[in-house]
Amino acid sequence: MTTSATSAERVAALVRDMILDGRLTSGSRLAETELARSLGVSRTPVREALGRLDAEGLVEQVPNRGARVASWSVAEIESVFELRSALEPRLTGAAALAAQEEDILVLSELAEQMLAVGLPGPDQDLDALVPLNRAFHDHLVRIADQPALAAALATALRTPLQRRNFSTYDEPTLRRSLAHHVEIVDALRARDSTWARAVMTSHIHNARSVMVRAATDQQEESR
Amino acid sequence: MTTSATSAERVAALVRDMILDGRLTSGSRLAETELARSLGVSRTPVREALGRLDAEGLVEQVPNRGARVASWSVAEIESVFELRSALEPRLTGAAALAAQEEDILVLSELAEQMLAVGLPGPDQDLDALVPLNRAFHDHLVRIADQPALAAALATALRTPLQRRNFSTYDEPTLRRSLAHHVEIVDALRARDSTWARAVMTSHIHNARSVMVRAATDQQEESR
DNA sequence: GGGCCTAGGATTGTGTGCAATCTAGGGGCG
DNA sequence: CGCCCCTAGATTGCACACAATCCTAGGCCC
Repeated sequence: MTTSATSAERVAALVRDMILDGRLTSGSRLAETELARSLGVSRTPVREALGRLDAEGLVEQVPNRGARVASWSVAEIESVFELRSALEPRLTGAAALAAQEEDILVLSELAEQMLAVGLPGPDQDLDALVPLNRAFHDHLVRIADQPALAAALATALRTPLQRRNFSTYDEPTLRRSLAHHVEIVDALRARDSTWARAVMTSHIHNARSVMVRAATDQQEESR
Repeated sequence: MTTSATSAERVAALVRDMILDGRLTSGSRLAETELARSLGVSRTPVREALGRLDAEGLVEQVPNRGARVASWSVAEIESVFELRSALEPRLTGAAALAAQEEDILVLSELAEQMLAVGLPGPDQDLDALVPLNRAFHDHLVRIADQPALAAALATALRTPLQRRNFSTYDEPTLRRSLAHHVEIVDALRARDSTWARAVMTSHIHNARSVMVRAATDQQEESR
C-alpha cells in the first residue's frame, strides 16, 4: 500500500500536481514513453492518466500527435474569477445558514492561524498560508453542502496560479484578505447570509487584481 | 474515416450519449469485455473511454471492481439547478452586452421555431424542441464569451434529465418557457443586461419544479 | 535557390496475454 | 445451524508487441 490502488491514478495525481504547482509549464510536451520510463511503469497506465487529465482540462491531447500541458490565456484566467465570484459568494451565503457551532470554531481557528503566519513580522510564513487558506475555503464549501456548485468550483480551481503562494500579494491586499476570513466567520456566527456573501464577493475581487497581474506577467515572460 | 480519429473517443461518445439519453440507467454495470465485444474493439480503447467518463463524472470506477453508470441523488439534481441559476443568468447578462446584430437574429429565429413546434396544435412536436432549445442556450453561451463559466455549465449539464424531452412539462410551464426565450431575445435587443438576467433566472426556476418532480418520480420507480 | 516529394525514425493507437484482485459458492469447523 | 475459510471462475490492471500515423531531413525537379 504505497499510495493508491492503481498506477494510472498515481501517475495522474503526480502529473496533476506537477502542472498545478508549476513544475510542468503550459505547453510542455508530455511524451508517453518518457513519462512511463521516468515513473517506472509501462505506457498503458500513462495513457490512461493523460486521457483523464485531458477530460479534466489540464492537458490537451490531439489524436496521433500526443499530449501537452494545457495553456490558459489571460482572458481565461480572468474568466475563472468571473466564475468564482458567481459561485463562492453563493456557497458562503448557504454556509451562513447551515453552519453548526463547531464549524464556526474550526473556521475561526483557521482564520486566527492565518493572521498569525500571514501578517508581517518574525512569524510571517507565506508558504504556510497556502494549506490554511485551502482548508478554510474547503471547509466553507463542505458546510454549504451543494454538490454541483462544489464540483464546478473544484474544476475551476484546477488551474495554475490558483494553488500558488501569496508572495504576489502586496501588503494592503494581503491584510485585507486575512481580515476577510475573520469577517466571514463573524458573518456566519451572526447567521447573516447576505453579509457573508458580500464579504466573500469582496474577498474574490480583492484577489483578482493581484492574480490577473501575475498571470499577465507570466504570459509575457514566456515569450 | 467513419466518425472520429480514435476509437477510444468513439466509444466515449457512444457511452456518453447512452447515459445521457437514458439508454443506460444509473447504476448499470459497464463490463469492459462486454462493451468491447459489442462495439467491435479491444478492451484497451474501452478502458480509456471509461476512464475519461469517470473524470467527467458520468461513470464511477472502483479499482479492481469495474465501472458503473454514476447515480445522482435528488439532492444532487436539485443542486444542479442551484448551479444553473448561479451561472446562466450571469452568462445571459454578459451576452446582452456582447451580442451582435446577427446573434440576435439567430436567437430570434430559434425562439420563433420553438414557438411553432412547441405550442399545442397540429404542428406540436416536443422532440423537435430539444435540439432547438439546446442550440438557443449554446448560442447564448457562445455570445457571452466566458470560457470558465461555459465549461462549468457544460459539466453541470452532463447529467441525465437535462437532455431529456419536454414531455414532463405541463402546459403553463411550457408556454412560459417558450415565452421566456422570446423575452430574452428582446432583452438582448435592448442591450439590457439586468432584464436579460432576470428573465433567465425565471426561466430556470420555471424549469426547476418540473425537473425536480421528474427526478423524484424516477428515483422512486427505481425501487 | 525554393518548393515538392519521399524514405526513415520516432511516437501514438490498438490488440493480446498474463498476473493480480475480486466474487460466489461449497465444505469444514465450532 | 451458523460462521469462516478456501478454491474456481470471472474481471480488471498492466506490460508488451505490432500497426498506423506523424515529423524530419534529404534529394530531386523546376
